[in-house]
Amino acid sequence: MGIRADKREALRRQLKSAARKRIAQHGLSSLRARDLASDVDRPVGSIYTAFKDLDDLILHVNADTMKELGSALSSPVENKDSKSAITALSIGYARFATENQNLWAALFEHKMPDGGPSPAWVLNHHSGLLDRLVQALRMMDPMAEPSLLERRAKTYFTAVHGVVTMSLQNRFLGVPRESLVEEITALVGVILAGLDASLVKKEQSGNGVKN
Amino acid sequence: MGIRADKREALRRQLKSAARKRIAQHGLSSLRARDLASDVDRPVGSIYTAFKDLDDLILHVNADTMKELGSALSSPVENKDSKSAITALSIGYARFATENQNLWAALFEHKMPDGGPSPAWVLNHHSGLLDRLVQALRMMDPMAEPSLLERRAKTYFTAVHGVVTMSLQNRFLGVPRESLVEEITALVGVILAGLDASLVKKEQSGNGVKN
DNA sequence: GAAAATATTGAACAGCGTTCAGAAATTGCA
DNA sequence: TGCAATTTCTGAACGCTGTTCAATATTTTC
Repeated sequence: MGIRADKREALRRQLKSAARKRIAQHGLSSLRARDLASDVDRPVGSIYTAFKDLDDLILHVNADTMKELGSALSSPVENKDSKSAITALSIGYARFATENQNLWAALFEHKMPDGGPSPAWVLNHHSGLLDRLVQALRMMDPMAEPSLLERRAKTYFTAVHGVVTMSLQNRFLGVPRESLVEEITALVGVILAGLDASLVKKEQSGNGVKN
Repeated sequence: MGIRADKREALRRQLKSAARKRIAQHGLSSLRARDLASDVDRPVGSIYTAFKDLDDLILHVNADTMKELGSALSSPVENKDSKSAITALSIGYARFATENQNLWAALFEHKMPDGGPSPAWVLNHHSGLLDRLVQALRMMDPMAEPSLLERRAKTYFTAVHGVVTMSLQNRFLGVPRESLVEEITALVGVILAGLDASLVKKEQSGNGVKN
């Protein structure tokens, strides 16, 4: 049918790929419309025939990054007890962030236009990060309120996220890059030990379930 | 002596105050040089007689915010056992961030020119946040390596920081604003319980010290 | 008080994302 | 196929940034 629609689709792919490369190499903040245009050898205006604006293009790049994060985290979760799953998820997150620094940082640097679906929502939708965390936490404490479990999953995830972010971005407040995985392991270990301790307490007065 | 030096100092104070007000009300990202100039009823160029550039001005606003954070955290630390001190420090941090959202966010949104002393370094210097955390952790485990203690302090601080940041900035991944203090309390509680558990283990094989 | 030294000023500049009148290409119809 | 109608593409121009610097105004010096 539309030979123009095909060209539009090709342009979208080219632009996304060029934007991804530039973000990966030099960071989101130094992405320029004119640079992208010259990357794909087209005039500036052509960007706006393929995407609403640069924000829209970045949103698409970010969606891809989120899917890749989902893949990077998908293998280790199955066939493990809850605690190993949570640890593997956390370390996997730290590793992905370290190995894809700029692309990963773009997920959070990017301010959304507003109204539209939050990239964070898409993050969970595509990576299933929070869902998997909730699932593992539920296995540790099956009687817990679902809404509380979801809230706690967010708390633990954002805690790990904070350590990762500051380690990669803040030389002084964050832990040194080379000990990031060690520190994440320690943090998650302490949290899981603490959870265990309070679950044992609960078990003593009432009935709880193990693992 | 210099009546010009006095005027320069007055202008610096006016600009800092205007910038602070604008950041507090509308966020760092909507701070404009021309707006500031008209706030203090002077031409745009005058900003550059008082400060090197806008970054420099923002650095000064941020330094004040850090000192205020330091004050907000100074009272609760003394006269408490280590665990209460750590909890109070964390909740105090979350409260300060909540009550001064935009000014606090500016501390981390602002990218520094480079070379100069990191705002994060200044943060610790003026607020003593990490130092106090290290101190409390050392009381819990006096035999621990100082360098490990400092690293763990960074880990726990950035964990709390992450929960706070995401709660205030990310509607979907962060915990709801109204349960932030509750979640910080829970997180710190679980971490402290986990630390206790591992310290008890250490005590069993070797000699440790209590509190 | 006038000349020399210094500071202030705001129009102008460079760089940004985005737009839109005119040019080019595609489509529709005889 | 030929030509008009329609659609799409293009890049100079727009509006908004932070920052500069020749011209102007002020202060200092003797």
